[in-house]
Amino acid sequence: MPTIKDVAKASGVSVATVSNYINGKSVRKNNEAAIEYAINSLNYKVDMLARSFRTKQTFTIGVVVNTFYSLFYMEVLHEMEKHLRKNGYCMIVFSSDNDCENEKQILDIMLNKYVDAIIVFPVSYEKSQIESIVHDEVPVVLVDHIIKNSNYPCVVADNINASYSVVEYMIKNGHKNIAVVSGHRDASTTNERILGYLRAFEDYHLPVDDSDIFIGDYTSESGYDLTQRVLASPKKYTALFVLSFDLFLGVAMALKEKNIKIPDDLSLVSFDYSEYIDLSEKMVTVVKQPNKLLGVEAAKKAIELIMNRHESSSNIVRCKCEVMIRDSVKNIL
Amino acid sequence: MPTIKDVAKASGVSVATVSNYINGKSVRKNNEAAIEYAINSLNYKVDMLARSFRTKQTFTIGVVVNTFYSLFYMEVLHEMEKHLRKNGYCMIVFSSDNDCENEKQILDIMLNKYVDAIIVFPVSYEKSQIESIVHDEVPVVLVDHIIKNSNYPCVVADNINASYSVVEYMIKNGHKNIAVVSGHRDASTTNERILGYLRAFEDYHLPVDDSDIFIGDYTSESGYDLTQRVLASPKKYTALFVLSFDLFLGVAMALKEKNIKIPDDLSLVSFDYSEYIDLSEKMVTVVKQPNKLLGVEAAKKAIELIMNRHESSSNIVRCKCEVMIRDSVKNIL
DNA sequence: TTGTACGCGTTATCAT
DNA sequence: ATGATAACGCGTACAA
Repeated sequence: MPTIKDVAKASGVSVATVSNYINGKSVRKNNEAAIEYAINSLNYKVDMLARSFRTKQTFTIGVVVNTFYSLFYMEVLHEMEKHLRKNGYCMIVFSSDNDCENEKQILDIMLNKYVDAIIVFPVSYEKSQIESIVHDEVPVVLVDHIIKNSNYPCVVADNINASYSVVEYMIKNGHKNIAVVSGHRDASTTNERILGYLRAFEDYHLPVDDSDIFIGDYTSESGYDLTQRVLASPKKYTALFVLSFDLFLGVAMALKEKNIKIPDDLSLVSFDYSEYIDLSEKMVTVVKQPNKLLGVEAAKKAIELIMNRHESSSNIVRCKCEVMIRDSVKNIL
Repeated sequence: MPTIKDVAKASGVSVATVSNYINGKSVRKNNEAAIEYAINSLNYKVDMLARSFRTKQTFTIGVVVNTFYSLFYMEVLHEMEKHLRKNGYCMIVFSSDNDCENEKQILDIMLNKYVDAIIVFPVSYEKSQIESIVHDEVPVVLVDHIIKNSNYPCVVADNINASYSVVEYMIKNGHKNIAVVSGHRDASTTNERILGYLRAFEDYHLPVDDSDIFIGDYTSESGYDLTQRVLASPKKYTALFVLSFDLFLGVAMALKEKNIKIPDDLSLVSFDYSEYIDLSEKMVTVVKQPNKLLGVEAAKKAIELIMNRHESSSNIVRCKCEVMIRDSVKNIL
């Protein structure tokens, strides 16, 4: 592999000049041509490792997801990678498996690898362990979850409004007893979705009860179990509001087992549209998260922070969800 | 950040000794203790960038998938990442978006980044562009598709046998007219699945017709279109053999639209089990690919090649599929 | 525009 | 056998 020295020798200038040329600084016209020629004929390429060693810039962005095993990350990562590569960055990806210890370890690895920025789908919702590890060595962008008291910029879906409007839609169709099938509430995303639900009830002067919110975790097993509990409840619910697609899977299984028909026996609304949900017998009314946008915006934010370190404005980018009204809510007025 | 020099100074030995200690070479006992102490009290960490610069080893493995937007890669990547990290490697991931030009560009980037190995889900099936770019600079592992005349080791599902046995199952249930809903045939995976189908028909002395194989691409739209064509065909098929989950999605839509009941009106078997397929009304008989195993085996192979460069045995690892017999094939005997 | 110190861990060479 | 010293890798940045 030819080095910058070879290029300098071949083109009769110093390495500094070649370096300047490569990095877009002004160089004497005839030198420019000579260097260009030398680079081409030697087929010289900048050794990224050497450059990184010197500059501590790797053009690599570290990403921590909670799991790969989810449609959500699939879409987000797809767009993120595309956007990053278009801008000359690579993506180095880890899965925390929803484990704080893993997250910690991964952050350490990434710092040690000198990633230029870190994009995290945080596991740790409450007090951020992220800050205590990363300090200010590297810009951090949070995605999907907001961490309390954190100063990092954050890209999230507009959960409150989406939740509000889809619940409002149910209310307008006469539903007053809506059970929420939810994951753990300490996640900001969950909380916001529940908040939207509560606000809609408030605004329509309907009573809400904490026991209407069935809390599990974001797995299909949990969705299955919670549905059993909803159905066994003394209160008769006319509708279910499911807060994620994984939960929905379990809900669908449970309903199928009990031969409960949507929307005749029970109305149903879920979060997380994907093509897969259309396998259900009825087209389910569903909130489509802006997954692709989340990916792109997080990537943009990361690059922006790399370019412009001082602008550490802890701003929140909210991406709008789309409510897809379909056939799973019965008008019971 | 403390450097190896600081550690050497603090422990009263030379940098070479510290380096030896770090890299597991034998060091005098008392020096060992002193170095260990210095490392801990200074909180010294090896600068990976400096080490990589010198050794050209990055402990990073480059992965090229065709897309993130698929359940298949989701599972594969999940396991791959876990296994790699457990072994001290990072995963840098790109999506070729099924585009040869992208693949080429990505390979270039990875070489330039000095990845220690490359794991590719190849786009280019026929003549490999991979060899002409990578040469022998870095070990390469192919996953999911075999490239003709390629010397790279390869990790694939045992498509032929899986296909054979599930088709055999259909035949034993009396089906002689089975339409195949397939993606592009130039992919080795597709070809093998079709081969299994053909062999089963041969072994049972049943006639096969090329026109029974409906070729599209691996998208739900294609599945939808192909199903229309199958149904419009003059030949009356009693069963459908769908070669991927994405195709299946489209197939399911088309059948739902036409109100065709599984398995009473038509029997159905698909490739690619995932929990999501259970949203279908009937439990579909399906081939479960060993996705997780593919991920792990590819990771293992890559690490093995890194450790042991000369062993360039172009071997093929075949991972067994599981046939999940469920309720979507009617016995018509 | 250029000479050169620099970053930092590794390794070859030489010394003990 | 261990350890010390210095060269090395390669692009960058600063002073000249």
